[in-house]
Amino acid sequence: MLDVKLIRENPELVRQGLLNKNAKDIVSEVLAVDEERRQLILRTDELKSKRNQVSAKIPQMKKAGEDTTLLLAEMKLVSDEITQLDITLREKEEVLEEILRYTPNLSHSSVPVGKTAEENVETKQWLPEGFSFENDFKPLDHIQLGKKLKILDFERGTKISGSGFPLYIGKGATLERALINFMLDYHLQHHGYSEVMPPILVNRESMKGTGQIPKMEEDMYLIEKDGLYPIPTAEVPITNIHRDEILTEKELPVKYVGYSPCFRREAGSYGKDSKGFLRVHQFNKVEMVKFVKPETSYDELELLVKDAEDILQALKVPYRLLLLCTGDLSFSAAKCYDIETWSPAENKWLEASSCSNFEAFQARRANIRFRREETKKPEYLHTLNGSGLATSRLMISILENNQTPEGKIVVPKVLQKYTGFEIID
RNA sequence: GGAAAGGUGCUAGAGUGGUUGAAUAGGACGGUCUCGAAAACCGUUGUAGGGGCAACCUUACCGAGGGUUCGAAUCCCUCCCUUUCCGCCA
Repeated sequence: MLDVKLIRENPELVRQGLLNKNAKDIVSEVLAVDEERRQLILRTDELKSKRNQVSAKIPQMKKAGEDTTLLLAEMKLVSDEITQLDITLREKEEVLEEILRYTPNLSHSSVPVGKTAEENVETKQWLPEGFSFENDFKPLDHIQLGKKLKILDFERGTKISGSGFPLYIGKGATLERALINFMLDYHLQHHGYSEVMPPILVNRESMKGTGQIPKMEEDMYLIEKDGLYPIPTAEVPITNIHRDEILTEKELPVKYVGYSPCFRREAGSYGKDSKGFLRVHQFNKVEMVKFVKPETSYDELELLVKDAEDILQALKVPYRLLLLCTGDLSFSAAKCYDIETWSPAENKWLEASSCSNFEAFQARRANIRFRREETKKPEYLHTLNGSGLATSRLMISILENNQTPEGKIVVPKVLQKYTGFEIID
């Protein structure tokens, strides 16, 4: 959520920022409603103040034996007026809230201006030793490999639940679990995160806090009977750990890493890039979330990206880094890097991680603050999160990049102690 | 699922219609004392909105939302949550 004060004080800045993000210009509307709102507050506060004064006087008058009938009648009218004005005021506030909830975050000045994904900027490419984009043999894709080696069974997954619910079998299941454990351990041992295992069903407030609702509501599963949402990412429960809290300056940065399954309806995205693991309703992800002081958040973003990269380098998976342009940034993000891993069979890059700085956008929504020792005043902190990483897309790259001409899979060295086997055949 | 109790400030815990933003205790912070510390004593210790250059003024908030009233933490209604006991169960 954007700060109304920012809009009030820097309308042109906000206007340009929204334009860069391909978003609707709501500045004039917000300013108008905000002005009305403040006028109403002025008015009601004055009346309430009067009411409070008179109400304090009444018991004294009664004690002195004075007649209060007239005064009571008069105050009744004042109270009625307050009730009416309060209703109008609340309507204005709801309008304002509604506009702001649907308005995306502004991007950081270091983000390239652009309309679509075409204008994202590749900032880095990392290829393992001996890697080549040219193949000596025609690589099988992950679906063919999964079927041949009996490690992935998309048909039966469909039978059990529907399309987009992958079933891992045998060494495939073990490999998946190994990958999750490896990533968690790596972040814990090398990057200083604390592990969390969050609830997978969350309430509406939590979904609002991180910005999935109301804008992305259609893409979320909902268990209506209990009003609970299966999480689309562990970002939701983990960020909401500190909802409505004031942290101390000393404890920042707070860094969490957690594994969870993720559920996405992917409404309306059928057809394109939807086979196998490319687009699924349920997948596994290790997520990193940070709560940091505002002045450090962009340094923390670079570190966050590095944390994700370390995993890929350890696994020897070829990847590249994209700095998203303003138009391709997600709703809540101020700056974001995507990490894409290479799929030799698809012959293209696949997004496996997204690392974002939300600045105070989520913190304002979820009311997460910290108290500076110097000023003693509560202040919104900055939140960041990044996948570290999502397993399904990563699994595509691992399977395809480690296949032998015979169609076997060599398990990456760092995973072998987790799997207990070195080869899948 | 059945029954009961309860939700108040950083915490514990009073308060059942009128200077109560809220007693008291603990914690934290500052001070006195001390070579230093402890103890003791004194003081400070909410958040948000609005107005003002500022000192400051003002409004709201005692789980959430409604209602009664000139006036609600206190009375009434609805909802949510927590705890305990019973049942069921991984």
